This record gives sequence, structure tokens and C-alpha cells, in this order.
Amino acid sequence: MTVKTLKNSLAILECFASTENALGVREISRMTNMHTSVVQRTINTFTEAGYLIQDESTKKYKMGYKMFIFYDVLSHSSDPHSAIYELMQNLASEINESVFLTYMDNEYGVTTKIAESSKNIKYAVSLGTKTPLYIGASCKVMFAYLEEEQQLELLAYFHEKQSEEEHKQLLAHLKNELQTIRQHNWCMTVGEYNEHAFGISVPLFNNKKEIMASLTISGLIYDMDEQREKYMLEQLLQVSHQIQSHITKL
Amino acid sequence: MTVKTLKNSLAILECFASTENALGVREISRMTNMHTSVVQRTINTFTEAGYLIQDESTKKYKMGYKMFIFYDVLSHSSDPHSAIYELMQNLASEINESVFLTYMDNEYGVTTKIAESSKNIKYAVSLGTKTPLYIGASCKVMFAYLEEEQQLELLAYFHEKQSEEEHKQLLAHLKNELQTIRQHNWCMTVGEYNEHAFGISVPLFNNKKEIMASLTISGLIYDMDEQREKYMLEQLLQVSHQIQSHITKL
DNA sequence: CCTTCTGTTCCGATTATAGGAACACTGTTC
DNA sequence: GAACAGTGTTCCTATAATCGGAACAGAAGG
Repeated sequence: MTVKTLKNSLAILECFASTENALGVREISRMTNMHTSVVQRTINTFTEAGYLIQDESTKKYKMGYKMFIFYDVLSHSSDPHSAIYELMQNLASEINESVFLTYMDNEYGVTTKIAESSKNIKYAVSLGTKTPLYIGASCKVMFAYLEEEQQLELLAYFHEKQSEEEHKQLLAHLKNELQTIRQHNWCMTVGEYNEHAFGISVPLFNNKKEIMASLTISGLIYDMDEQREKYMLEQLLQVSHQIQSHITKL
Repeated sequence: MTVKTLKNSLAILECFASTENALGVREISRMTNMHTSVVQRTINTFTEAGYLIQDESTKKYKMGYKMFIFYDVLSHSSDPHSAIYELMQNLASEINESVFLTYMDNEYGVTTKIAESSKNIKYAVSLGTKTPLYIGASCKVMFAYLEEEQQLELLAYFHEKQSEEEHKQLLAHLKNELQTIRQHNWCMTVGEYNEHAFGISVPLFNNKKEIMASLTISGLIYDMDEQREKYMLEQLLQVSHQIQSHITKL
């Protein structure tokens, strides 16, 4: 039992999350395959409530101030009592590196929880950071579990100038790596997301066994050696099983 | 032309912005004066979309990961091309202190734009920070323009343990200060929000001449003297008129 | 000056929502 | 342990809100 009207409305709102540009009514209508009349009324409501504002000159719409009211709660939402966050913190202090929880959202990975290491040099990822789904361990490990069709759509999304042929070549290039990720059930990258950083990630799935999120250890490559790498991976896999069981219960 | 269903749904979602606690269906039903059946369906939809999640043990709901997808856009939304932000930045560099834009949202002031000074010691307010509406210059200057009835409601909200009599006494105590704010059209506090900080604020109104937001200069009290104070106030008033005219056009 | 965009509004047919009632479950009280 | 008050959740139908076609007003471009 859900509310169809709300579901559609949220689809409209989420158009604004993918771009900083102002969007027009008919533009959104095309993006969502909804009638301009519906989009218009929905946008009016969002605007009245402060979620969107209309640009005075272009008449187009962009994000309003209202979203900020959730900001404060979300910043503190890594509550220490949350079982998942607790597990992440334990892991972070055990290995003395930062641990990230990244959710999949359409074409991006979104960082939703961070358990920071006690090290002084903090790794420059903040809550809510969005990364294209095939860059860096935390995203690549999710990309690997998508169906080929979806993978191609994603590549097309980020390389719109290239042809479909080129996308297939790109994917063929990644194929071996992606297969290895699925075999191991983890992914490691060095200097991919950031030239000074490494990332080790494992996938997390929902009830339907679809890929949903990833758990990542990330730190500076200069602190790394083979032994630590092995140890961190072991710890990560162990904790991810515990977190997985929590997620599946949701 | 607005969508009633969406309007109600947003009212439900916003219940979660005021608290970090998990909320129950009937609890929200009471808060919003909507039927449990309606709340239930709405919450189901939000949950399915990832905006809310259900706590496995208590069965109650709290904020989900989905709001984070707007985080990234909002962080960068202080776009340098925005006329308002440009004015704020000019002011910030002119007086060499940080400038804040604070929106009113129910019982709180929400920081939505920040133009930082070039000073090394950054003032500890980040985007989205929520402050009770009667604390600090940025909020007090908005509080002063509310009707007495609303002011009492607000005091009741934050001092629920006190009686209505005590609220009226509290308000009477503030009465002179609030009148002075309205006469001057600005408000200054020293060491109120933070013991090391001062704030100078002016109000901003919407088309209907209702109080809507405030513009604030804030910095460390140790850098202050009478002459600077006077200068900053002049500059602030001047810029606020320009910003006001932009806001009214919205 | 016509065409083709844009945002916006109107109105009747359609359909999704509202709200009462009931269910299953938990914890409390006597 | 039975009665009770609380919870989240689901079903149903009259009703009220949404949908979607069409048209309007304005802007931009050739």
C-alpha cells in the first residue's frame, strides 16, 4: 500500500539531485515521462513548501532552502547507538583507517556513513559525496554486481558523447576486473578515486539479493603494506557479514 | 494549483527533521492531525523510496539514506553566480568577517548560505545548522517580527515543562529588547550563541511582508571595537536592501 | 510574422485517496 | 491470565482529488 502521487512527486524532486542546473517544467516532463500538467502542479507544491525555487528570469526551477532542514539531523544521524555505525567504528579503530558506507543511487554512489580513523590527516570525503558508479573501489564493487544492460546504460550516462560501440569496448576492458571482483567478493583500488588514497570495498545486498550498498576501508597509500592489506581485508569481510545481516532485517 | 496529497506527505516527512528520534505511525498521526491509515501509506512510500527506514526492533521510522542524494548539490549550491551569494561575498571581504543567510523554518533558524571571511579561525557554523528561533542575533531578529501568539507558541515549544504563565513572563522580559529590534531594524548580540562570538543581524521579508529570513555578520568578539561595529552595521544594512529586492522578486 | 518553444490554467472523466473499521501483536495492570 | 491500552498494518467503498487533453500567454528565433 503506497501512495502513487507521492511516488511520482519524489521522482520529480530527484531530478534536481543529479544536477545543479535549473530545470524547466517540460524538461522534467520529458525526463520522467509525466504530463506537463502533473509536473507543473507538483512543482508548484514543492515550491510553495520551499523545496524548490523559481528563477526569476529564466522561469526555471532549482533546489530551494527547505532541504537544509534535514541537513542538521542527517549530519548527526551517524548515531552511536546504531548497530551498523557501531560496527563501523569498531572496525575503524581496529585497523586505524576510515570506514565508509556507500549507498547506490541511480548513477552514483552516495556516502551515507563515515567512521573516521584517529589519524590526523583526514581523508577528504564528506557525507553525501556522490561519485560515478564505476570509479573507486566503493563504487566499482557495486558496479560489478549490476546486470550488463544496466552497466552499459551507466557508461552511456557518463560518456554520452561516445558511441554505443565504444561503451561496449569500455565494458569489455573492465570485464576481467569485474569478474574478479565477483569471484573474490571484494575490490581494491589504489590511486583511482584519489591519487594518494587506496580503497578496499565489499558489497552489501538487500533482501532480494540485489546490490544495494558497499562498505569501504580507505586511507593513504603511504601507510600501506602487504601484511596490513591482508589484515584489513580479513577484518572488513568479517564486519561486512555482520552488517549484511543487519541490513537484510530492514 | 497544488497537489494536496504531496503537501500532506511533506508535512509528514518534515516531522523527522525536528528530531533524531524514531517516530511511530500513530505518533505522527497525532502530530499532523492525519489519519493513521494515511500516515501509514505515506510512510510506506517514503520508506520504499529510501527517505525513511524502519527500525527492526521498535518498528518505528527514522530518516533513511535517500536525503543524502541532495546533500552534494546543496553543498555546492552557494553558487558564485547567484546574485545573493555574490552580494554576501562582497560584504564578507569588505568587512573581513563571515556572513550568513538564515531561513526561518517553523521553530528554527536554518543556515542556508555562508560567505566566509578570509580569516584563519573559522567560525563554527556549517550549512544546515538549526538554532532555536530566539537564540542569537540571526534568529532573534526574526523572532522579533513574529506575532505575539506565535512567539508564545515558540517559547512553549522549547520550554514545554514550564507553564503558560512562565512563558508570558519570559516574553515580557524580552519585550523591550524585541521592540528595540523592530525600531532599529537590526539586532546585535554578544556572546549569546557562542561565548566568543558576536552577531549583527537584519531581517528579510517575503512578498507578503512577513518575516522570512535574516542576514548576519558574525565573528570573534576580540576583533571588535565601536568603530568597526558601526561600520559593519552600515554595510550590512546597505547590502540587505539589495538582497531584499532580490528576494521579493522570487 | 509565423513557428516553436516555454510556463501556466481550465475542466470533465477517471481513479486514486481518505477514513472507518478491524486484525495481529506487544506490553501492562490487576 | 484475562482484560486493557497501546502499537503497526490491511481492507474496503464512497468520495474527493488527480490526471491528462486542450488551450492560453508569452518569449525566442528564423
